[in-house]
Amino acid sequence: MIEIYLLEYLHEFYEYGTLSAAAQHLNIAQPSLSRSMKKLEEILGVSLFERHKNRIVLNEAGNLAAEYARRILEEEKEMERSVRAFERSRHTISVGSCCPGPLMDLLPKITGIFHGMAVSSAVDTQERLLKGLKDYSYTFIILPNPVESDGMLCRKYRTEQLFLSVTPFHPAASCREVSFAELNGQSFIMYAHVGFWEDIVRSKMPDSKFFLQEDFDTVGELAHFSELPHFASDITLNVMPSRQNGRIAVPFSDPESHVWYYLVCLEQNKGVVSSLLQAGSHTLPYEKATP
Amino acid sequence: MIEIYLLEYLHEFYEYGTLSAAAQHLNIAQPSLSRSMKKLEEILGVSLFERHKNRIVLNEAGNLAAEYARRILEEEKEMERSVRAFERSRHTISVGSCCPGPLMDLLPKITGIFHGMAVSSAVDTQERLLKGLKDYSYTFIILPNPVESDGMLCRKYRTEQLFLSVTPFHPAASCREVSFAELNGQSFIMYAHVGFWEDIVRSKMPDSKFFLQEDFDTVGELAHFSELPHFASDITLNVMPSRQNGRIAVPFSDPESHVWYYLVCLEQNKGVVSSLLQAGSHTLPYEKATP
DNA sequence: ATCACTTACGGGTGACGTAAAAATC
DNA sequence: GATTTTTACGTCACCCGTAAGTGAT
Repeated sequence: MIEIYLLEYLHEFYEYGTLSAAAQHLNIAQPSLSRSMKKLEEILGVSLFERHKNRIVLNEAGNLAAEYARRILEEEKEMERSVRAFERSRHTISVGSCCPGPLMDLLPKITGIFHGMAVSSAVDTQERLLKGLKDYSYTFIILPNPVESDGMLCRKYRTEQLFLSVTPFHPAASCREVSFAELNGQSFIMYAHVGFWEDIVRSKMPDSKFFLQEDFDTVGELAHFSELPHFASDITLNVMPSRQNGRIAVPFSDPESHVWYYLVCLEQNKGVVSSLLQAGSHTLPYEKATP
Repeated sequence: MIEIYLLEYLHEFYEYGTLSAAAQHLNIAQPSLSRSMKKLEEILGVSLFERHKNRIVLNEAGNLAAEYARRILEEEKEMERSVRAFERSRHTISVGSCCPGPLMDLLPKITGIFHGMAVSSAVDTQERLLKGLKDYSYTFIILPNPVESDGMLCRKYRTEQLFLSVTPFHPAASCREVSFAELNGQSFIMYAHVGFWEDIVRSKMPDSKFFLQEDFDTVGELAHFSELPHFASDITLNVMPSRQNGRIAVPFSDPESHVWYYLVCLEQNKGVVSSLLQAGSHTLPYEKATP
């Protein structure tokens, strides 16, 4: 049987082209690598290299073997990752979301219901959320659309309505609602990690410029010192009303600005999602303050 | 990094349920296996077993790990097989066919053209032929239908016409042709390894009984001492006319009894197939002997 | 002279087997 | 008492590093 370290060495040689370079990266001596490659050939009973006096290169069989080595190493990394993630999932509730909004009212609920469990959350793309769900990286995930798949449970959770947040001097401040189309071309301050919302506003306002802020609090501070509009939602307006700081929130009228969120989990974690859905009302729809 | 032997041990434990049984099958001492499983847990940082005083069983994480181990071991076996097959393909022309007929005139051609190369052949199902082609087990394969696939080359080769072989006393002996329908229900002697032909005759004559003969020569001998009909084709009738031995060959009229064969190879082996197609005429259509 | 690979040699880690103990059936 | 797992201990394989040698750039 071929041990993993031999495959690792082969892969490294494939990547670096010379034994000495590969040996350096592997933190082993070069003769050791030379010997290991011979051993690999001996086990397979197939020569994998063309050996010149001063040079050694993979032949066709060698390239084939290296390709398999890569796949097997990948699979083994996946095994380590997955088994550790599974173990972690027994102590941690890990939430993956398509955007930060629904996390704002879910995370406090989770810590309230599941005492003693660690809670972690991340915003990611739908594709990676689903992958992470399947390999136990996430206990459940939040998507802006339902999914149907074997072994998965999908439950409607709540809505979110996008708002524009502007100073009282902005033309939109007096509007009952605004549309993406009429704002297209304007510049906005935007939190960098808003997930799928970024795709939506970029596609609906392709001519606009967005000043992305890595830090969430920076968005509020920067807004305080500028006339630039930024985005809010019924969730953020409820959870952190102070953020408005004299600004006016105007809802968008486009259908894309109003989304339903769905909680998705594997069958085996259905208990977690059920508890959360039974945990009572979510933040209420935001009512525009009447001065 | 987790070495393969640990995965192998885990897999064996998964299969046999106890350390001692697994150790026996692995030809190692049982304490050694006990230690290795501990080591595996330590590397992963995850406990994989529920340990009772006198019993040790996989927990959930352990079953997950065992599943991954199985896949990785499978992949590694596949690597060994494939690399060795690739090496072999450099010294051997290996032909896979859906049935024996086309091999009868191809194999002599191959040995004629490719001096010094070993030649091997096998009859297999279409699915396994295609798999074997992709993993270098076969230099090329022979199918009763064309295939389209990236990286593959498919060329029309020749036809084969199925015949019924009967004694002069059989009612069909005087017919110009016969159909599956009119023979349905009769018994036949048949070579056991005729590939897809078996599927055809069984589906067209579902009420018939077929006495399968493992050995090819036995078919002829048995026919000599019995009145039972068997099968022939224009190829076999040409290549081994002695096999007829006083029998009459009557062609089938059904369209299924007449097939076109296609040679399929990977792009890289197109030279072999080209040479064979240029190698001149195949065996001629069989002409019924006129007494 | 430097670089890249191979061969030769000695050392240490670690995987193995044996033996014995503990616990269950 | 038979079976199964764990612990303890000594051994040996084998993988590693260092040093030296060869050939190419």
